Amino acid sequence: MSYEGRIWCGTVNSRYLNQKIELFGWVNRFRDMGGILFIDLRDRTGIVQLVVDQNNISNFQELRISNEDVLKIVGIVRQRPKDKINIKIPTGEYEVEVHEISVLSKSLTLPFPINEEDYKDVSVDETLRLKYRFIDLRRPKMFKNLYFRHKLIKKIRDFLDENEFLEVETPILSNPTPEGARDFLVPSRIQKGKFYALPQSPQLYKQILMVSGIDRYFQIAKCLRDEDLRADRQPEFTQLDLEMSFINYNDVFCLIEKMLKEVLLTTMGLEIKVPFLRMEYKEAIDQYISDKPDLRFPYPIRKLDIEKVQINVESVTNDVYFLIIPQTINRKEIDNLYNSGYKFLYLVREGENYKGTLLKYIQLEQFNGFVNNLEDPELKNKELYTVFVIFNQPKVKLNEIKQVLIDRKILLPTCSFYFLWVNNFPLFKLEEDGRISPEHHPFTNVHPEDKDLLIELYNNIDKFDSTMKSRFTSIRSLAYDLVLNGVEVGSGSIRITDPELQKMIFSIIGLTEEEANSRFGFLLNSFKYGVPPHGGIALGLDRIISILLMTNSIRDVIAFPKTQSGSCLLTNSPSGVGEEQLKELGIELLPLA
RNA sequence: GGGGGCGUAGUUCAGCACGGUCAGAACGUUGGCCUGUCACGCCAAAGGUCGCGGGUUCAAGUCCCGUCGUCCCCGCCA
Repeated sequence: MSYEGRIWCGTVNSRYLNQKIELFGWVNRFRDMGGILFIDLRDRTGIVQLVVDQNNISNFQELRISNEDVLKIVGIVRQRPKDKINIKIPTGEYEVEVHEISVLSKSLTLPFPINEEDYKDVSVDETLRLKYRFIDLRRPKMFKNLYFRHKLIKKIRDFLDENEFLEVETPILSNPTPEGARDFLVPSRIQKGKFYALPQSPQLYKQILMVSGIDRYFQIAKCLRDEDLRADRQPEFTQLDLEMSFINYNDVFCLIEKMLKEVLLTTMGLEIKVPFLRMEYKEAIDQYISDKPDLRFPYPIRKLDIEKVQINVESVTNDVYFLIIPQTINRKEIDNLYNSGYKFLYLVREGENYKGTLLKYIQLEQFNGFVNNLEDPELKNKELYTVFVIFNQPKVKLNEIKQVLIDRKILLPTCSFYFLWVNNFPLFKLEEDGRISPEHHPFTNVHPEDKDLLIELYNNIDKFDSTMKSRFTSIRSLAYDLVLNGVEVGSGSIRITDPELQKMIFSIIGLTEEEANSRFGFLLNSFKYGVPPHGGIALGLDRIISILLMTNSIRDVIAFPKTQSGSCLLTNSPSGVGEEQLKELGIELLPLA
C-alpha cells in the first residue's frame, strides 16, 4: 500500500506520463472487448481509464471483474491517441496500461445505480439510499456535498481563529437549555431517577465562558431538539455557535458578514455583497408578512394612500393594499389567480399600453404619478409593471398571490442567494394560554429605547388582563436573525448582564426566583463575579450548506441523517433495550399505547 | 396530534379511476461472442406473494377497511 505519494484516480495527468504508478479504487464500469478490457477506476477524486491487455496480463482469462470491486493496479500512464481522448472526464487525455492487477475485495451487485450517467434522470427512493448510505455516499454528488461541508467548516474555523476566537467544547450530557423545544433526556445510572438533557444549544455554557474571560468563543456544536422533523429540520443538527464580549449587535453583523464573504469566496467562488440588508422585524412583518422574508423576490405589500391615489370604488371600507411587480403578467395567469379565489383589481402596464380591471377605477395620470414616485430599486423601468390591489381583505391575501406567482415560476428570483438581517425582534410573545414567554430566550436584552416601556409595563403587570398583556409584545429586544433565501439560518442576541433586568424578565415570563435559580442559578451566580457585556449568534450550518448547494433537504448534506420519524435506516436506531439495561437505570416501561 | 402523496422485478417506472391475456418496459444482473471502448456492441437467459393483514366479489396490483414504511405540509420547533 502507499500512503506517501498516493496517486488518486482523478488526478492522473501529464506529470505521470510514461511512469509506472500504483492506483487504488473501485470499478466504476468495465468494458470487455474480448482481448482487451477497459476499466473505469474510481475513487473520491474521479475516474481514470485502465487498459487491461491480454498480452500484458497473464491471468487475463481468470479476471472476473465486476462493478464496485476494489482493485489495486500497477501500470504505466500513457497518452491516449488523439482520436481516443474522452473529453468528458478530466483524466480523459490519459489512460493507464495495466501490468499488475489484484482484486482487493469483491462487491455484490449494488442495490441501486450510482454512476452519474445512470443517475441523470432518475432519483432513487431515499429510503433505499438511507439504508445503504455507505453506497449512496460513493456518488460523486454526495461526496461533493460532504467535501464542501468540510471545506466550509474548515474555512470558518480558520477565519475565527485569525480573529482571536477560541473553539471550546461544551458538554453533551447537560441540563435543559432555555430554548423552548423538547429535550432529549438521558437517564443517569449512577444517580437513579435523574436525567441529563442533551443540549438544544450551548447557550448557557457560552455565556459562562464570557464570564470566564474567554472573550471570543466559538464551537461547531451539535444541537439536539426532540421535535418533529421537516425537510430542513433534523433532531440533531450542527450550529456554528459563537459569543463575544464587549461588543454590540453591529459587531456581530460585521463579523458574520466578513466571515461569510471570505468563506463563500474561497470555498465556492461566490461573491456576496456586504453589508447585508438590515430590516426591522416590524418592517418585515408589515411588508413581507414574514419574519424571514425572501428578498430574492423584493416586492413588499404596501398600503395605498387613498387620499393621494383615489380609487373610485364605493365599497372600500378598510385599508387598501397593493403589490407592484416590475414585469407584465399575462391575462391567462391573472385569470388563473382570480379563478382560484383571489379577489383583486389589477393593472398591467406595458409602455403606453394599459390593461386591467383597476383601470376604470383610477385616474391614470394620478396613478402613474404615484408609481413614478415610488422609491423602489426594483422598479427602474416604470413603464413595465403589474399592480395588484386589494381592499376589505387582510393583506396576507396579497402575499399569497405573490407566493402563487413564485410557485408557478412567473416571478423569478432576482439573484441566487440573498442574505438579510432581521433585527429588533420582540422581546416577548404571547402564548395561547395567555402566558408571556420569551420570543428568543430569557437572556435576551431589551432594546435600550424600549427599556422604559418594559419597566412601566412590568410595574403595572398585576393590573393587566390578558388583552393588555399583548402590550408586552411591542417591546423590542436586541435579538436578530440571519435569513438566507427566506430561511432562518441564524439567530442571536445581545444578552442581559444586569441582574435587576434579568429578575424582571424571569418575573414577567412567570418564572419564580426559585425556579430560575434551580434552572439557571449557576449562570446567574457567575454574573455576580464580573460579567462582561456580551452577545452572539448561532448559524445553522446544515441549512446554510443545503441552500448554497441547492439540495432538496438538509439530509443531503448530512452524512447519516434521520427519517421523518426519527429513524436511522442504516443502523436502525432508535431501538429497544433489554430488561437488564433498563433495570440498571431504574426505568420501567409503560405498556405501549 | 392533523392533512396530503407514494409503496408493482435489483433499480426507475407503466398497468389501478372503468376488477377478468396485466405480470410488462427500460436499465441493471448472469452466460456467450468480440483487441480501442468510454452510457461499448451483438446474442441468450434468469428475475416480482404487486409493502403487510383483512374484507367485498365467481374473480383483486386494480375496489373498501386497517396497518407498516417513507416523503411533503400544518401544529410543534428557530
